[in-house]
Amino acid sequence: MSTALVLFRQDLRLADNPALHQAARLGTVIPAYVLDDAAAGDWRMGGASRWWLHRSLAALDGDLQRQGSRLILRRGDFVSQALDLAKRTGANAVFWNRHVEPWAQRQENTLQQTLAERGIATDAFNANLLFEPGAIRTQSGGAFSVFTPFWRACRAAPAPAAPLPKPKRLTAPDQWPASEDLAAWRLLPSKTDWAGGLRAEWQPGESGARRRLRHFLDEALRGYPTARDRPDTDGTSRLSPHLHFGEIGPRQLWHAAHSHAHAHPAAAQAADKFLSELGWREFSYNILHAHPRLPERNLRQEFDRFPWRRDAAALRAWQQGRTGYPIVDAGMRQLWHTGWMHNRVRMITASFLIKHLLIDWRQGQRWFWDTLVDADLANNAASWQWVAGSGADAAPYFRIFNPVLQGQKFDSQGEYVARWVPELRRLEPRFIHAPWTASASQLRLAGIELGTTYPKPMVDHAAARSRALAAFASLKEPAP
DNA sequence: TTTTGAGTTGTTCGA
DNA sequence: GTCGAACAACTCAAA
Repeated sequence: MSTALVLFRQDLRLADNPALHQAARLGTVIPAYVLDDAAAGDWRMGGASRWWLHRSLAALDGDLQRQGSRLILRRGDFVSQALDLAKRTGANAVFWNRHVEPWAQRQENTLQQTLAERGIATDAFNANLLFEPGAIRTQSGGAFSVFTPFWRACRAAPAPAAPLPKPKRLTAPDQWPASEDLAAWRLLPSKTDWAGGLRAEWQPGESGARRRLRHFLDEALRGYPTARDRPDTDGTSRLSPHLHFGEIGPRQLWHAAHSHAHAHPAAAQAADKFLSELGWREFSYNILHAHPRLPERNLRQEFDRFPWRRDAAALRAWQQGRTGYPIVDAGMRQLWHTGWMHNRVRMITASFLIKHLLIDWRQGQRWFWDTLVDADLANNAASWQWVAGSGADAAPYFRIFNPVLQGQKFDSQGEYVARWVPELRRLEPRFIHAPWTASASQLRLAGIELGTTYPKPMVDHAAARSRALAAFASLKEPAP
């Protein structure tokens, strides 16, 4: 019989958890989570993520207790906390599922070496990705930087293993090591309670993730290819925060989608589309693995010369949803209120910050990092660079979203705007995405006074568009 | 080595 | 109102 310490990382679940599965198979299990803010440096979890983490750890502890176990909590240096726990419990093995962000990989390498020197067995597994970063390569052995061939190669590779079951029982030690108190970590908002909208929207934890998946498969998968683009409908999976924290794993989604498609052949194409979105997640991790500085540095170096504007007031207006463009403001307010923003609207708001306001994508990335419950280093960095045009397989410079057209196309009745920008609720749908085009009497009738109850557009679209095109054109001029 | 086909998510303009 | 072309080449990945 062995005693194994299981270090939970971004895998806060019991099912399809290879590290936990291995430990349970071998003997006594000590489940633990170490919060190491210092190691994450600039990328320590933001406010919304910390709220989620609290809830998810509480849920995991509850799930473990139902198996006769529990979760030990520690804060501080990951390696020394793990060593201390191993020593106190007499563990002869330490298992974990890899956390593949660059800073976490350095941490795990150190831990692995340190434990090996002390004669403690270690094993690290993949639970977070369908294909581990670097596993899928071009024929010449390089990293893919275009999505389509990358995903084609993924699908040609051997399919990800079937998900592991939840361990039937977890053997507890005779004595538990001391655990810290989750409440004392102060992950929840302290001064003002801004999490009301998050509580209403989300159920963090493995059972919440399963419920969300079941709901998605039953209700939304069939219409996914087109409905996913509409912020006015519930057409996306909303699994991103659950995936980020590992409350559900990509292998589970892969197999769930495949077996759903098998049972409902009409949904096969939709299942493929859904899986390709998982493919984008894989792609982002693959890029981050090949370019660890992705969150800080333009992938395309000519963007180092981009004439970004420093404009704190404009950044603030964007963050607070006061740009005067309803679809942009609706998205930013949905983000602030619920910790999540619809994917289509993420593109529109990001494009607006970068191209209409010419504000550095890193400023937007930072705001999303702090406010998203699904804030994910790889996805966030790769997606912001994609919108900016500085990234892999990036949007062409001339793709500048027109926030009015985007609103009219994907929120045609203005329901999304009406929900998140209630001061425009009484405006007719044909004006709701461009209130300044409504007549004075229509505005009065809707109770709107532009510039007072709702802002006038902070920039003119046509002018901002030509300014952005000029800024992008300047990248092609020879360096000074 | 060279060649070839292709590349998530758009907008505007003019016929 | 609808449709096709222009917008800029450039780089990737494979043959």
